[in-house]
Amino acid sequence: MSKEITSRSENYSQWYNDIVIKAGLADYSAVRGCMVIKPYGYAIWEKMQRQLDTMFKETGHQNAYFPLFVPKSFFSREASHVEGFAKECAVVTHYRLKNDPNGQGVVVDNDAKLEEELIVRPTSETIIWNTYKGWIQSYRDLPILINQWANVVRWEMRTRLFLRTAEFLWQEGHTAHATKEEAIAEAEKMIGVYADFAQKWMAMPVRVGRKSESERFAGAIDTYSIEAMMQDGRALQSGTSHFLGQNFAKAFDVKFINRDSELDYVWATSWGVSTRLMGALVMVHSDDNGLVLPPKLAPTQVVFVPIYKGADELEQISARVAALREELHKRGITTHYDDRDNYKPGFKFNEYEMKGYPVRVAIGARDMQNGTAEVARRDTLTKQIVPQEQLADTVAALLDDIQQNLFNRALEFREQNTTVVNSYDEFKEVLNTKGGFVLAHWDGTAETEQRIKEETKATVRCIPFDLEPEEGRCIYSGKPSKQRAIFALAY
RNA sequence: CGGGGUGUAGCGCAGUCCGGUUAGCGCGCUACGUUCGGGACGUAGAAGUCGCGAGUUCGAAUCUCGCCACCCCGACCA
Repeated sequence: MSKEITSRSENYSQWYNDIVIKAGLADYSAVRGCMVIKPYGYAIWEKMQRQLDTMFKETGHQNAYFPLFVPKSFFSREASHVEGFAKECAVVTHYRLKNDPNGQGVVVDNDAKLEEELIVRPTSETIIWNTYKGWIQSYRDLPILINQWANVVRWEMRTRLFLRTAEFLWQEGHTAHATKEEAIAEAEKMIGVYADFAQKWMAMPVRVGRKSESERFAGAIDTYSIEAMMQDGRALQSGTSHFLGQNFAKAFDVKFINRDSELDYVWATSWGVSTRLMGALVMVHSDDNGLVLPPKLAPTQVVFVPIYKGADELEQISARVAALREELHKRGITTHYDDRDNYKPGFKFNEYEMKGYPVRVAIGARDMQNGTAEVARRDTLTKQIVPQEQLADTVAALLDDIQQNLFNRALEFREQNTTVVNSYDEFKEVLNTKGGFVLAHWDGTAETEQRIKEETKATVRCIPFDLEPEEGRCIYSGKPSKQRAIFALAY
């Protein structure tokens, strides 16, 4: 199998697929639209999971688990919710197979038809709110701050590895509150947690903001999102947090006695990030040599490659490497020693570049004589010769530097590809030539957004929180506008 | 769901138009040897219901019909 990958500029989608498959993150499976996450890809997901879980616990949340199946009747209680998901649901109708009486194989046993069909959850609001009904009677039972790690199924027409698969892994937070203010604060807090995670751990800059009405979650009053820019200038919605108001409480009749002894409906939020973040990680940092991982999420941060002639040399180098690795482990740095004898160093160099290991250390006979090592960094593909006694210090500093550099690089790219425009002509011009995020005044109506989408394919990604209010006129309708929105082509 | 394309060894492909020895090539794999500072080389070897089913024919990877699967571009999509 060739390790060659398509170049980014030639075909961005192909480049992305090549990296995901050839770096060993995931592959297509026998099931249409579903993927197999391979051990290396899963190891990265586990690191993400662990950190996110820690952040959820730090903000007072607990984990729980709810069923995969949702009775059809539950699902139809909230009108806009069902409208949003109905077209992409997998439905269980039978519970038994039998041998085909006419030949080989099995067929569905028609005698085993379910009284009520079960929907494979596309998200868990309905089953969870049906459960919360039994848990909540008084304001003293609130808030409920729960997170679930789970898989969900959305029968998408067209899928892409990690970015949109029929089944995907995610976490979904579902909280219940006594007041509107508290629920809004929770939704805002959690989008902040996601932004922190994206920027500090994934080294991926994000814009945080509010979704437009038409991009809002089905059943939400307000949706907040983090939006990242991929290297082709397209936007990727990387995490969402929803203020659900009392919609689900009303649909599932979840009432409580408040402090004033009045009966009221509970206020809700939900928030989630998925394995789509893996796709974001690939698309934001990688290059034509393969995957580039931020040190904080790399399953292995440093790989050692020996360069030797004969068993004697290898033995000496191995002993030296063992000592050096020990020093790195004491600092919490993860390492791997690749002493496979059937591959030459050059092959290994390319392989670890493809897999995105942040730092590579090569040690050969020359280094053994000089007491040095060759240290290469993945982000810039540069090399330096370092005295072995300084290796641990150098590598520790280098890992921090790579983490920071990846963030800076992605931020600079985003800034360079963010354009402020003041007319529709300018808007179209920018989208057609340079792409990226376009900041433009918009009258806030769904009609205008729809027209712009039909004419340019660009959508409102979010109305960013950190943008100062500014009087202006909608680039499309000319109506007054108080703030700019981010428009972009999106995944 | 519309348009286009592809199914031949683990992976990537040629052969199909115009039917004809034992179905090839590259990578990978196995064994041995030589190599090893940026994708090594030699020798020997293993590995295929040519997507599935029917038909035409002395003879089908190749022609005909039907089916299935996947990929790409759209439409759709927290």
